[in-house]
Amino acid sequence: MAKIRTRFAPSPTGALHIGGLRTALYAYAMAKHSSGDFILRIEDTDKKREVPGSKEKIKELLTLEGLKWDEYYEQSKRVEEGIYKKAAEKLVAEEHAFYCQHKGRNAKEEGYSKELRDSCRDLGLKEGAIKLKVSDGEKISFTDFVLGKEVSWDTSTVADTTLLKSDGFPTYHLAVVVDDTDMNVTHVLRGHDWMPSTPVHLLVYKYLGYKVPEIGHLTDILDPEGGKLSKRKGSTSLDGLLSEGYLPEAILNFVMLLGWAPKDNREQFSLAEFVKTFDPSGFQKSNPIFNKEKLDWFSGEYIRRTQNSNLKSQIWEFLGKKYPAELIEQTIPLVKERMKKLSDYWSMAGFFFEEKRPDMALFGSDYKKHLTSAHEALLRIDTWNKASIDDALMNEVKDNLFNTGDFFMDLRVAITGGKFTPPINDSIVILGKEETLSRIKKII
RNA sequence: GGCGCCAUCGUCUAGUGGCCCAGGACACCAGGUUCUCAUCCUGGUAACCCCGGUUCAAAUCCGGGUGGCGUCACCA
Repeated sequence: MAKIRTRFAPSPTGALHIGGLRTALYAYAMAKHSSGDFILRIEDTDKKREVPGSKEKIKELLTLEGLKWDEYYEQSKRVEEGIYKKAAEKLVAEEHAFYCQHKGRNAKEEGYSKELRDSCRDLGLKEGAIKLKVSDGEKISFTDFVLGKEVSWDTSTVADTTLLKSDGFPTYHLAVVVDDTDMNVTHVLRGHDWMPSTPVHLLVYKYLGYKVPEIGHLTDILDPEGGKLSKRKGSTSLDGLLSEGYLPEAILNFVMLLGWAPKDNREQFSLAEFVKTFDPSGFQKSNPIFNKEKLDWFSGEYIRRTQNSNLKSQIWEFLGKKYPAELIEQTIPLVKERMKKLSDYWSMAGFFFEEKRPDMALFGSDYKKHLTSAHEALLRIDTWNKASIDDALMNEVKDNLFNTGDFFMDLRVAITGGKFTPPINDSIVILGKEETLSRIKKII
């Protein structure tokens, strides 16, 4: 099988979103499945929109997710080499492009027309921006490897598009073609929002005499409320998801299935397994909706299968490194199967670190009897372990004819401050005799 | 509005003319395990957008509707 070369080409204009992560993942998987190379190319030709630090953030997050790139480029550095300008001028010389000095208008504005956009085509200007001179009445097409079908346009519907800005920087349309050709990219994988500009690229390839790579357009991930997933609606940036406490591997696994599915419908994949299984025929054609409940499930699954010591480190870091790692590790077995996110740890096990004052309304009517009895029984215990605590407490329930559930619930609330908690006796073992008795006493 | 893409349970999807009165997963509901919650186990509700056509046979092929999404900058 021929080696596939792919690239992920984000612009450093903000946070990396799950859509971007997905594009990177698929591109990575395609390349690696064929033992080929994955390229990271930062498209920073619009200096006005560049957000400081986002370049580094992108690299950090891709690394966190295990998407290692084999080559790295920054487009702005290539501008200095003059390659884009040269290509654009070549097109002008061959009459496939022309200089233009007026700016296009937004199609939503009144009076917009393609003709207006193209109107400086025959002015014979010698400077300004360079626009593509699109021929009329020609059919231009390509076969999309995601859709698995040919897509075509009549060039009469394609506008003369700017290729080189007057500041000498290329627009995306020129830069992708030149870069993908230079970098020997064999498969271009990008968002579906790029589909409408594909005929422009096709024409540039043709006029420049370059070989057109395989091109595929991924589905757009939709917001549950409708429309393309946006930054505003919920936190869908990778960074945001991470700070909510989702595990990186869970996010990656979740994203794998947002637009791709294997024949056997298997759902759980490590990155290595995904690369091995990956097959472009599994690409989905219709837009998926970002469904957080499924992410929650994936995250819970990953937490349950993470080694305790590893989970301990992640929780410790998530909580700001301020709580004793040893106590975290000790309590993990009690909460592990209850957690979906790292943030759940604190809400379920926080009482081990800080005493929580219970809402008195949570107690049953016999709570004083229950707690007094429990206090006495626990006080008598010399060897503080699970077996002796179980015995002591159960005997207390039997001797006093307490309702088992009510008894333990009152104890639970007194110790933890809540009704939904890890097993109470196990918790007491870890909490220790002194702290346990002290908490019960305060309520009585 | 022009151009383009898409259309199976609420959601992610399997399905490439008969094996499908449509299978799996999440979510949801019911039951079991359990001192709570959760985990785990069992069972259940729930879908082929509409209308025509082709065919002995269509979720699958074709046409037309309708709907959703994207895009139309010297932004990517």
